[in-house]
Amino acid sequence: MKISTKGRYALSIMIQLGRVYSEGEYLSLTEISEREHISLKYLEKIMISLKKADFFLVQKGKEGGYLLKKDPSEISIGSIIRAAEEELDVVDCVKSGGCPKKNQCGTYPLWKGLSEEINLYLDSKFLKEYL
Amino acid sequence: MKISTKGRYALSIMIQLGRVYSEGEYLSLTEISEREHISLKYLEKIMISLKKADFFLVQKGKEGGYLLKKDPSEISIGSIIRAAEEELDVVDCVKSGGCPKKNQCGTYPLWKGLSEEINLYLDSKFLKEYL
DNA sequence: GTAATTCCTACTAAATTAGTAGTAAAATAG
DNA sequence: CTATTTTACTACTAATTTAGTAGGAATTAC
Repeated sequence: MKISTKGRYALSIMIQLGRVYSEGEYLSLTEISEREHISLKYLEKIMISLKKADFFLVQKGKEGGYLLKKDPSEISIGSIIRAAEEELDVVDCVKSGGCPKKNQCGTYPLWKGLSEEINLYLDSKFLKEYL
Repeated sequence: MKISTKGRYALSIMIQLGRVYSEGEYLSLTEISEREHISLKYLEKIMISLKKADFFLVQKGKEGGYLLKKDPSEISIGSIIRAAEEELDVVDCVKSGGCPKKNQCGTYPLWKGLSEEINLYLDSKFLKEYL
């Protein structure tokens, strides 16, 4: 039951972007890589997942980088971790489609409940609190 | 953020033992293996972890097996999953000893809080509810 | 046009999780 | 007392997931 380093690094990226958000300047992965001591190549890979959540304005080329679209007070930690980890459910049967036997399954409510608990907790925390 | 199959199978074992608890008879892994369609060898391995939590009375040899020491209403799901998964913390820095920088770490409270949330939830559910 | 950057595809390595195999030791029924 | 059933112990192997790297194409500011 571990959060992956991908998830933790994703949060680091978002924290760095959150810190410069008010300045309205684009921050490059090279810069984040140096500040957080994470390889540029790995950050690029993590960024692929994060971009799907539509968190950023992107500026290619020199002086380019990423800029948050929303204020850090409006970005939940849950939305970040879900984007990075792809999902935040403790068992696969919980997700849409899921297990066909879920209604007969005695432990399904347990895992469903736990997944909801985790998502609720992480959705109650916002990026701004961790800058 | 998945519960491992080891954790889920551990719960299956406990559910089977919980169902026969009141009869006071020992239930063998061979029997559980057939009822749950899990290989005997794998169950043996999972049992090594569960035994550390001191859940069972053990009877070797013919007609032997395992018998719960406590009533299923007194065995929390948290204690089962912690025994099987070894720990239930979302990051390593949370556990005793843990990361030396935890007091300077901005996200430590987040992961600590989430781990507590998960443990609290699973400790509020008891085996009896899933028999 | 050059340097800095994102974007894209494809790999490789490491670690964890899942599962198997064989045998020894204990206990009981008969 | 012996055959059988069961746990206990030790050591593997296989599969899957996670972590991390490599190289180059496209884009843009200066």
